[in-house]
Amino acid sequence: MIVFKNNLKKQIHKLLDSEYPLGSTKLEINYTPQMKLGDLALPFPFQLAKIMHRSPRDIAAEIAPKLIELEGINKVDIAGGGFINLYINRDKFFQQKLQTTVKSSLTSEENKIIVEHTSINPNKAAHIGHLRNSCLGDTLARCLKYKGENVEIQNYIDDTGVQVADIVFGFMEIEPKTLEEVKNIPEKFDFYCWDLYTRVADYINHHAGSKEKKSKILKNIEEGTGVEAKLAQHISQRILKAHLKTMQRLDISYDLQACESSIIRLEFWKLAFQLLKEKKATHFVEEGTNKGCWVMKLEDESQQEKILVRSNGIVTYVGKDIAYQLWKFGLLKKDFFYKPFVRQGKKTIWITSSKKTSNSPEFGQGSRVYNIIDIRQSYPQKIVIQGLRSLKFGEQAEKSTHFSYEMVALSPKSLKELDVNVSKEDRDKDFLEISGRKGLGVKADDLLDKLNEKALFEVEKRNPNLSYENKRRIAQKIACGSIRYFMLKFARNSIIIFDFEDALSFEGETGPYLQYTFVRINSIFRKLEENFGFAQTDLQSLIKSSDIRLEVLPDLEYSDFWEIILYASKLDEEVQHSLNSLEFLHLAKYTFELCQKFNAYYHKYSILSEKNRDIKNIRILTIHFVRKTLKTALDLIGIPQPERM
RNA sequence: GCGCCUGUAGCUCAGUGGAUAGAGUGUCGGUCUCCGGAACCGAAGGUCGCAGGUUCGAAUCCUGCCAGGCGCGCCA
Repeated sequence: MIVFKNNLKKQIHKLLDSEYPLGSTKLEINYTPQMKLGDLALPFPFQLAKIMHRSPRDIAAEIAPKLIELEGINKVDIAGGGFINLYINRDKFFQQKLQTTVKSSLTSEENKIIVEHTSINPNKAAHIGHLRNSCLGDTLARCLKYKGENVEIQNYIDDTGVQVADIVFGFMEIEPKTLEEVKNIPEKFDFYCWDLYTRVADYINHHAGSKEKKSKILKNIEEGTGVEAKLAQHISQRILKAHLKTMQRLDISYDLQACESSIIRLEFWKLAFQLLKEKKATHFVEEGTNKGCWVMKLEDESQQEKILVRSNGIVTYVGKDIAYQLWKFGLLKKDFFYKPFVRQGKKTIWITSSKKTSNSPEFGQGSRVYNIIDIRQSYPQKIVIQGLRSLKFGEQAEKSTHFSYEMVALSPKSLKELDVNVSKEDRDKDFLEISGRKGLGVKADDLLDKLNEKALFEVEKRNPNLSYENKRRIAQKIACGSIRYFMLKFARNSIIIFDFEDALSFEGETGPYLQYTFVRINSIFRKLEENFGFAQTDLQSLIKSSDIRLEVLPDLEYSDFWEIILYASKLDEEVQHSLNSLEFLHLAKYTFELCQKFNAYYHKYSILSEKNRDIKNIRILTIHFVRKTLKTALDLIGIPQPERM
């Protein structure tokens, strides 16, 4: 549709530019609110009215007849206060849509795009809040790839931070366990740590000297020394592997795991710091509350100072993040080393290393960067981007996007089902923030297990004859689709108040509804082959034949046919729209609505039992086009397509 | 205190300055001698938080107010 509209715009300019000041309008092409008003609407007479001091309706009436020459347009109308509405030549449009094989009409703009998502602290199991991040990030990456971009997906691992120190503390002081004993803990290790982590904060508060012990642990982890560093390394890598497995269940993968420990060992900060000093983006504070610190002035009106290096010489989180962001753009004159971390089928996921390695692919050097990080980190993210600007990397600052989203919280009802202790003041709230520290949260694997179980039950009910293996595989796909749609259907700024009943539903606006629709379409093609011997080759020759005469369709069916074809043609626009606004609910809801339209069509028009050959062929081509579009859309939002369900 | 965000149907949420504000869910009533009922059709349900303003046109933009949430650390 993008190509079609662009072509129209060009033609309109050609026809009207000599007589009307179209250049000063946006020349938008919208859709009409109702099909009986035509297909496309031009609102530009309203804008011209202002310039030309005439009524919009008059202008529309004057221009409309001139537009009948537009190629691909059958009829031009004026409507409302001054809209010019266009009617598309349906036969030509349909024919053309069937025969275009180009994957997408979008064009790439960047050399390389780096998408950072997931980035879970490696000290406990992943929870549903993390899933929102991963689902959004993965969908962004899929859409960018569809657009034709070269995309690199990174997962940032803070394997030297306080959260890991907490869990190391737990193993050393609370349990206590040696490294060997920790290694011998059976699966699920990330669940084990989840429970241990909830005990740490409480323990520290009630045992004198704990804080000192913890800071010693943190210091050793950061410096890579002692048993603490060995424990931290083992724990974080093992939990990271668990996270990757969890994400694999959702068909989410990565190219690179970027570790903070590598950033520290390779002294990325030193280079970044040098750069900051050279460009006078940071200065040393001689007195006041921040005495002894290196700070960066904020550009906003607050004129506050953000500390980059503490008075004890230790760099802050924001400082490290600036260094990492510089590396992503290839602006740091230093690179990581890389080694293979895990294999997923044919794919290798790499991890950064501070020790020299050989034969590794290249990473980084992005021309554009998206950081998928929740909205509570807006402030530090703003500072990171400002850091780039202060270093005179304005272009890179422009191309650094903090892709933010609101949190996933728990409803009081879902808390009850989790059977966790909640403090008195928390109990009265409308929703409760997930807290790994408090153990308040739904673990991603637990939710996936629940969905799998439910899906398996439903599949069994409908397909008792399938093999158990097969049923399990289908259930897994349904669970995946269910979560992915759920995480996408809310706007980024909307807090998701997690409720088991909503999340476990397979009816209405859910992933399984979309999957079911797709399965239905495939089932028709399967039966066409079984009952009529109508094979793939027959479909191909039908597509190529120019013998499609839409006039055989009765009026009502003709308009139902057109509605679904026109809607299915909007996919690329929806992808573009989602990418522009970074709101993938547009694409999700579009896919859902396409399914709704198909299901309505399905109930109204039978294909297998249709006796009229011409009508039957048009219906086959219609659902073929819907299937093709739906498959692309489902792939983009990461919803797998089971063969049956 | 300062900054950002949110307020739309009973509930959960969409809505790109454009035409009669839409979905899902819940409630009520229907649809099958079946291309799969995880479906479809219909009904009821709205002061778009409140008050001004800009505009040919405002749920959408601006101002003020009310209510709620989140940020604002020599934590990450």
